[in-house]
Amino acid sequence: MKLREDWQFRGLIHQTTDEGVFDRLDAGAVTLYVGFDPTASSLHLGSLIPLLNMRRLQIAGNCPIALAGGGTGLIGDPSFKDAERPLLTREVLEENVAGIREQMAHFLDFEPSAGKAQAKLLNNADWLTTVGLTDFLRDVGKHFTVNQMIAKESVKSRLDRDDVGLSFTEFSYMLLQAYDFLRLYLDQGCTLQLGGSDQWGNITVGAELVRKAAGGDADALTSPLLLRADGTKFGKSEGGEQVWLDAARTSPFKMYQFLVNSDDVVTPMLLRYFTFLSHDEIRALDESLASAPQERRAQRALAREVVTMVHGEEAAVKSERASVALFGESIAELDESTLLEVVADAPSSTWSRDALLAGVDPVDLLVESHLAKSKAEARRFLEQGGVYLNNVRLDAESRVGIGDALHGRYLVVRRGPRQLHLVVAS
RNA sequence: GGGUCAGUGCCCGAGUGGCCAAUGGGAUCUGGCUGUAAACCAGACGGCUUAGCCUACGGGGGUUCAAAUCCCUCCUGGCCCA
Repeated sequence: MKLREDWQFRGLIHQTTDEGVFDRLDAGAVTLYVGFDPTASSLHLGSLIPLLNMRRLQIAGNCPIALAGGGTGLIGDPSFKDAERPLLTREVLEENVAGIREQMAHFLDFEPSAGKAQAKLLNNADWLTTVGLTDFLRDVGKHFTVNQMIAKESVKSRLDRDDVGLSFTEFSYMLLQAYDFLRLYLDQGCTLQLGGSDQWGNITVGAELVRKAAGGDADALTSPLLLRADGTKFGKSEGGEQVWLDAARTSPFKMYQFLVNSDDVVTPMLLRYFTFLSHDEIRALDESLASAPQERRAQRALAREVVTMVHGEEAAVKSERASVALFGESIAELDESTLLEVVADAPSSTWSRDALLAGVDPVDLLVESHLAKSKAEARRFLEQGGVYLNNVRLDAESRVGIGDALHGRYLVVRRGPRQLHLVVAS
């Protein structure tokens, strides 16, 4: 299938400088790049989109370059942000880049296999930290007028505000990104940059620089930004936490839960962005979403696909099984090994048998297990009926004792619909 | 460097000496209804040894019986001038 057709079906195209890029991508051997923000040592669910896009293109025979913004990360992109963001130190950035490198290897083929569509990971700190200021101003700066730079939507929105300013550092950001494109064009033969729609302005500045400074031809291709149904940013789970790709930060089960809970309205889009399911499969899931939404087949397929890609099939199967058990009937009837599998990803703590024998105040239980930040909050949850012991609602007056333990030693404490904690008696 | 305006709880934003743990909105959280959805409805939303007390309105100091509110100073930011 033609790439253009596939990308259109998936809604991955927002803007492009030249419709012809798809013909070239189909032919293969195009070198393209995507920038990544090394603001953390792990990628998150949102950054999976450009990563998967690169993978799609690599499969078609093109060479993707993931460019870690180790140098631009020292500056900070002002695009559509409300305020200047904190600068990261060089050491932290390097650590982050190393972490990201590892995760990307799951999706992109970095191995040199007979010159065939090898992916690369580069770091723009390599050239941005060494380029001289006067050289930079002469070779890059002279190609742009401040007039056109302040006309960019990303900058204008900041200039129009009367409570914050825009530092020169941030203002310069687009030139640095443009310089990246030029360097990659000259050194790697890179002729295409992908990004989210918020990057359009920055990317076109780069393409322009390639044309002016090197007489080359370079293009931009942007994808729509992924938003939730209410228009806010996608990718935050319970309590506003990021959903990370790193299993140590976000367990596979949590990721599965996050995806299986997707709103009906965005699920079709998520299936297109985040999976490699065929068009027919996706259409069938769209259909089930309309005719039998209560079965939530689309959400389950989405969760299974993504968790499998990120953490492997075993993790996906376990998460699925745990979900069924946890949100199904009484967990008191589960045998010990199934129970442990269900709560495998939940944080746990160990309590002495003696303490449980004496009976524990639910308030203390909640605070100790970090399900409540303070005693006041714990009391509130109890008053509001939001606390469950072994899936049974717990009230403030009751005492939790060893008699409540499943299989003589496990207490499954839940706050709200899905914040879990396992207490083990020792 | 000078002038000027501003800095309030997660965010926006009222409050201009006591009635202020601080109006309102948003976000969030819990419950209800559901499909582990959306929408909607209800409640909560600094902490504690909870009829009371403690900590908070950029930092520090002061005036006062009493300050988010007045004074001094420092820090941060916007705008204007040099």
